[in-house]
Amino acid sequence: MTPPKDITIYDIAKVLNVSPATVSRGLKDHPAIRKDTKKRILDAARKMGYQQNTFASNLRSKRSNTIGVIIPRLNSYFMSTVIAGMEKVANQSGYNLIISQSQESFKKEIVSVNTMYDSRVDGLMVSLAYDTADTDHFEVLLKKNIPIIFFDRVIDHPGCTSIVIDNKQAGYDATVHLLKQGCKRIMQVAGNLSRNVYADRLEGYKMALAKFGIPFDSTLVISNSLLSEQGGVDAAQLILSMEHRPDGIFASNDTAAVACMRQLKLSGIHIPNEIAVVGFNNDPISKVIDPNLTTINYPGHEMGEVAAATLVNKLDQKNAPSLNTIVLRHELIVRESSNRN
Amino acid sequence: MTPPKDITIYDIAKVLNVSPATVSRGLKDHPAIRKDTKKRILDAARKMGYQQNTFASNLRSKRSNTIGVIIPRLNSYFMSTVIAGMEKVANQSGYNLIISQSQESFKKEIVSVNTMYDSRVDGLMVSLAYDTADTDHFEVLLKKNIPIIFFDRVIDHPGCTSIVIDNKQAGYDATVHLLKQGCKRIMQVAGNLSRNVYADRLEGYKMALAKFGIPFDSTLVISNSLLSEQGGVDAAQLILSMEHRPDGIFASNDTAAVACMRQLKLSGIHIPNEIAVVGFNNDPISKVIDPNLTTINYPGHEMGEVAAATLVNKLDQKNAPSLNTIVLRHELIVRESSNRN
DNA sequence: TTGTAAGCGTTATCAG
DNA sequence: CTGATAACGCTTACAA
Repeated sequence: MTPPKDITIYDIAKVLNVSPATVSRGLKDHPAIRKDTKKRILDAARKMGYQQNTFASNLRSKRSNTIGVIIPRLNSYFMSTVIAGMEKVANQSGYNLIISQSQESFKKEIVSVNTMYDSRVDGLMVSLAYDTADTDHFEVLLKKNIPIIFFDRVIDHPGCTSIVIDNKQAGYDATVHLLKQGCKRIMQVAGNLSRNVYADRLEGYKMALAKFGIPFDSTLVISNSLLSEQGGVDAAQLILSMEHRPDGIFASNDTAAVACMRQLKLSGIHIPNEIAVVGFNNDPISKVIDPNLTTINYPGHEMGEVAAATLVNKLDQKNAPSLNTIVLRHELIVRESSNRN
Repeated sequence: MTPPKDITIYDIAKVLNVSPATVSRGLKDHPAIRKDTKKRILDAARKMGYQQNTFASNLRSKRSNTIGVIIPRLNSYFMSTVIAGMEKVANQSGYNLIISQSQESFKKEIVSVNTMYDSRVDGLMVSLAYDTADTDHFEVLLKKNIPIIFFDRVIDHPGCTSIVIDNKQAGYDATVHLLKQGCKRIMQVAGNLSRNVYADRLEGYKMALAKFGIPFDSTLVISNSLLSEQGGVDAAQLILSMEHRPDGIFASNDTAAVACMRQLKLSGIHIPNEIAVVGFNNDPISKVIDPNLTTINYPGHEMGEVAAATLVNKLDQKNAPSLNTIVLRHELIVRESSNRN
């Protein structure tokens, strides 16, 4: 049994005794079309079960109405809220999203970019993989004037807008908070320092120490951690093995902070009295761990909305002014893991 | 500045002095083509920076090499592992995934299905929204012989394969475990009972009670909970307000179980001694909450792989036998939240 | 093994 | 405001 043939604008044209061109216009919001013929066309289309053929349309118009999204991983609360925000804005504006995960790998990111290119996305939104080393793979798109927006893990590139929070300030806020709780030796569990987010958070940490006149001690920084559960456990084990243990931890994400806390608790360390802990992201687990984790609220949904809105704007009005960087507001949320009062 | 024109197979053909048809064949793995001409074509294509135009290709061949995925929400560990599994298999087989969230809404699910239809997906994988009431919206696809696979939250439909775990057995296992720990009054926090997963888990719960000769008490079932954090909190509040409190809880997901535990702990209830708790899904938070949550392991990654493999198989060999249901293995993971030994 | 030529369904241009 | 016509870039009978 073969499926019945698709209805095309020719079929509608024949029925209504107009030309296919008119049908095409009626289906869109073409300015030069009489209201009643448009209505007739729309009615007939509905009645006949017409579905537009996007391939033909895209082929002809050279637009896909599709926006690509490349992210390291989907499995964090932060990322899923970002995606939800993007979907909302994109769909409202008539764009579809296609999502690809780089799995934190530079190589896979390159593949993803090429897939997006092949799919002829109208624009791209990217948060970089853990070990992305350069931006050459984006050039194919940029050469064709396909706009790219970076968000969260960004890289400075002329002509591309970045959406971020002030990670330096956030790192500063987190560290100052710990210092004000009386911490003198604060460990910083950082990620790959070639990623802006982790480098900046560390930078903010250093600024806070300087402000409080505490000398920076590089043995208190764990860099290039994957900030995974394992990363948190490793950090805890390192701490437990230290002669002179830290009295505070600022971890660059909640996953690592929580895993670290669990491990420390298992060894009988009291949080926050012996070691106070601050995480980053305001992931739901931060409210599950006992004691609840102090963290930095990261506005994921808003970041998704802003990124998509910025891109759609660029797409719809080519003359839109190209901002370099948009900074969203973050917020320190103090909970029991660091509160010694 | 206008971007340079795209390279087409005509350009390559001209350069190599062959016909466009030959180029087209060379680019694919057409059987009737000389090895060396194929190599020449491939080389030229690479050198000239050729990118195939998928729109034209899809328009002509009436295939999109795209698989649609519709899920309630992206923001759970379970769903992100499912998606990862699907992506892996799909990409290996040369398919792209386009993902859409119904946000647990029947209405949005209908919109998503239509979007997928418009995008001319070759096949669809669906986990139903919370309040999906019928399957009429899928008929457009089925009428065109576009295969649909249901997973997790499924519905019986002739011709469609479902991928599930044995939720009845899992509910039975969870409840029996609680009973063996000495629980006599077990509360069941269930979801919408028109969704197979929740109805079946409740059914298993009832079977276990029957097996142990304990009469079913409908006041101990909270149905139509959203199984969200709020749902867990609500359940806890209900319990606290009860004269004759339950001594065990079987919640149909970990989110609700964890939120419920937190609330109960705040009121000084000891877990597991006063109330033992079992969740469902083996979400990472189950290992963060104190005491660690007993739960049912749900093989998300595998479910994604199997769903995609089944669909790809159907797509690639139209004659593939159509299985009705594939059942994956689950597992009870006993942790401290229910362990009274 | 390769070439020819006819579409796939739409939209843009130009003319009326 | 509408119609005729020519692409868009590719695949695929069919012919050579």
